[in-house]
Parts: sequence; structure tokens; C-alpha cells
Amino acid sequence: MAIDTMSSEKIDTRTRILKATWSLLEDNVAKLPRMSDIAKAAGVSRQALYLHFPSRTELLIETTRYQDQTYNVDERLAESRSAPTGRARLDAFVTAWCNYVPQIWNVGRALLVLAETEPEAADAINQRMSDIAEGFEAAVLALARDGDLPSGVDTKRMTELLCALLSFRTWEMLTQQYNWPHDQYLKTMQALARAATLGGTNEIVETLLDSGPPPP
Amino acid sequence: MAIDTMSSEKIDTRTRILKATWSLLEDNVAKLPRMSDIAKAAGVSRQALYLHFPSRTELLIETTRYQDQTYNVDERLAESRSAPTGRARLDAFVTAWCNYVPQIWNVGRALLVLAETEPEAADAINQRMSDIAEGFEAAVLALARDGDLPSGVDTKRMTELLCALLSFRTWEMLTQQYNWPHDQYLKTMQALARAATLGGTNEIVETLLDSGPPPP
DNA sequence: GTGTCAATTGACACAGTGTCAAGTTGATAG
DNA sequence: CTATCAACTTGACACTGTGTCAATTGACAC
Repeated sequence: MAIDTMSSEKIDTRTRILKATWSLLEDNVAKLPRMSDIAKAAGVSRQALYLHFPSRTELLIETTRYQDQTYNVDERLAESRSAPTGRARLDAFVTAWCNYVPQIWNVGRALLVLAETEPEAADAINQRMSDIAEGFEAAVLALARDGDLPSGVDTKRMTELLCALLSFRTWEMLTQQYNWPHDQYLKTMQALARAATLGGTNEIVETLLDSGPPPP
Repeated sequence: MAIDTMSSEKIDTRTRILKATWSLLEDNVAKLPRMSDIAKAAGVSRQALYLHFPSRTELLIETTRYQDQTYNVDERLAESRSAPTGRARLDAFVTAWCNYVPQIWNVGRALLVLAETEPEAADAINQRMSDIAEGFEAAVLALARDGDLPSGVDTKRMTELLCALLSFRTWEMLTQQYNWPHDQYLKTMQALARAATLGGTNEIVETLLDSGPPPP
């Protein structure tokens, strides 16, 4: 949290705007703040926003970047790299991601809404998603290396499946709409991720076998 | 009901508007049509739209209703009711739903976009979703009746999990963003649904056991 | 003809984004 | 002390798109 006030003195106007945007998004998930709302919250004129950001979309994008940076997302998600086995790695990444989602949801959601209409926002989303996909992919490849996956599994599709199952939207639906407590969500997603990847006789895994021509 | 369309000759203006809206949504998924676009496509003045629908949101909602009715959604999804066992029922419903999604996606997506800002649209979405949930719930209850679920499983949560996994958004991500072919999507979702419900030693199912106080 | 109903036409209010031009302020340099 | 420059403010405006209103047209019924 900590919307600042700690480093008491003077905050960069740009940073003040970012903090204000962030805070408005946390206060009211339902409605995207207007530029005038943000300006008021930042104690600055509406036009000042345009001195620092070319458009509302860009401002929102920068806010998510600011948030990622504040929370040190790279580091948090990279921790799973140190896990010894593929299984441990998958578990660590799933856990890290699932615990991160609730923190960034408010702001991320705004970006998702914008992405429906603004290509720029969609690009930003895709970029963030491919970072996540990288984490899942690394885990899947580690599983394959450990011999935990049947040979012939399409690791790309398996990664994509994990991305879809553990998406923002799934989290949103289960915890916000259906009111699942966080730990219920976490446990179920962990089980789901394991079920989707591990176990030789696993029905899910079987659907992800390469469907190319059989090897000679 | 009966929107008539049978009399090939003159089509009701209202129906013409609905058809035009539908067709615009199919042509261009990316951008919501404006009222003037719809009017032009329907060969009618912009103001005529307001003679038949109070607002753009309401027009979109009516379009999804028109579509559901055209495709006979109730009947299609109800077919699974005749399945003898719970397993067959789950399978039938999952298949029916997964095959229906691609047909309604274009229009449904528009409603999802509106739902981010318009409460009316969100209500309409929720209503449709609860119809789907009913289908999943019936299958889950049938499974429980058949003794295919461990006792103590929280059927409500299991239903919600199925809804989330088989949501519109998951379909969208896998098939539109990652370009999964339909039958790949279908096969994987069937396996996923089974994995999430069946099998006594199933890890996923275990996360859905009632967490209330242990029985005496 | 007269009434009526559906649709058209053109105007307007309103919200919100983004732009522009002309100030204001405050710090810093000479 | 003054000139200057950048950051910010003020107020105006263009543009897009929704929704509203009033006056008008045209067809059909009686």
C-alpha cells in the first residue's frame, strides 16, 4: 500500500499523478476515473496531466508500470527460478502469481477495460501477459526436463493453457464474483496447475499431445 | 414471442435493426458499432433506433436475446438433461456449451465490453451466466447422486469452478489469442471438466471439500 | 378529407478527451 | 535587480458520440 507521505518533502509532479491515479483505481474499481478526477486527486490542473502523459491510456499504462516497479514484480516472479525440480518450480510460480494478482487487480483491470477499445492498452496487456507466460513456460520446460511430462506433449499449448486457467479473468470471476476466499482460490489453482501438467495417465495432458505425424 | 421473419417480404423495422446490429458485430469484433453505424446498416434513421430501444445498451442486450432465440439456446443446452448418468450429463453439457460459444461470441463480447461500464449490461450478463451455471450445477448434482463425488464436496464451489474454467473469457483467450483450433479447445475442456469433478483421489476435487467443522 | 402511426429531419444539450494560447510563478543566472 | 526559462494554470474551443425534442412527411384506414 503506502500511497506515500513517507518521504514527506516534495514529490515529483509526475509521480504525484501516478500515485493519484493508482489510489483512485483502488478506491473505485467499478468506474474508470476521468482525467479531471485524477487531476483533482493529484492537486494539479487537468492540463498538467497532458504535460506528463500524452493520453489517458498512456497514463493508465504508466500507472501499471509504476505499480509493477513499486511491488518489484520481476523479483517476486523470478524467485521460482531457484526451485530445484520442475514440480517445485511450477508450484512456486503459481503461488507467486496467485498472490500477486490481488495486489495489482484494481489497476490491471482498468487496463483490461481500456484494452477493449484502445490498441495501445491491448499491447501493454499482451506484454505483461507474455512475461507471465514466460514463467509458466520455464516451469513446463523444467517439468519436461525432469521427465515428468509424457514425451510428445506440446509445451507451448500447455503453457497457454496454464496462462488461461490462471488468468486475471479467472481470478476475478472466482474471487470477486463468487467470493472465493483467497486461500481457496490458491489451493484450487495449484491443484489445477498440477493436474493440467503432471501424471502420465492424466486426461488433460493427453489432450495436449502433439497431433503431428507419428514418429517413424 | 415469435419474431416472425417467416414472411420473407417485409421485415419488422425492429427486427431489421437487430439483424443489422448482429451483423455489424460479426463483421467487426474489435469495435463496438455506433448508433449511426447501426442505423445506416439497417437502412433507417438514427432516431428510429430510439423509437424501438431506449439506449444502445438495451439494443445490444436485445440483440443477444434475439440471437439466443434464433439459435434456440435453451433447447440446445437442455439436451444434456436426457443423459442417463452424471458423467454423461457433464460431458453433454460441456460439449453443448463449448460448441455454442463460438456462435455467440461476437455478440456476447460486445455485451461483456459494455458490462464494464453499464450496470444494465452487467445484469444481462449475470442472467445469462446463471443459466449456464444451472446446467453445470445439474451435472454436478447428478454426479453426486451417482456417487461419483467424494462426500463432503462443496457442489456450489465445484459449479462455480466449472463456470470459471469454461467461461467466455477462457474460450476467447485460447482460441482467439492463442489460436487453438476448436476441437483442441473442446477436448481439453472436456478433460478439464472431468478432472475437476471426477475421481476420488483427485487433487482438484480435494480442494473443494467442505471446510466446515469436521463431522463428529 | 381526416386522423393516426411510423419514420424522417435537423437541431440541441451533455459528457469527456484532447488542443491551444495567453498568463502566472518561482528559481536561477548574469 | 532583472531577464529568462520551465513548469504549471486558466479559460476557451474542437470533436465525438449519446440521447432528446419538435416539426414534418407519407401511407394507410375509415
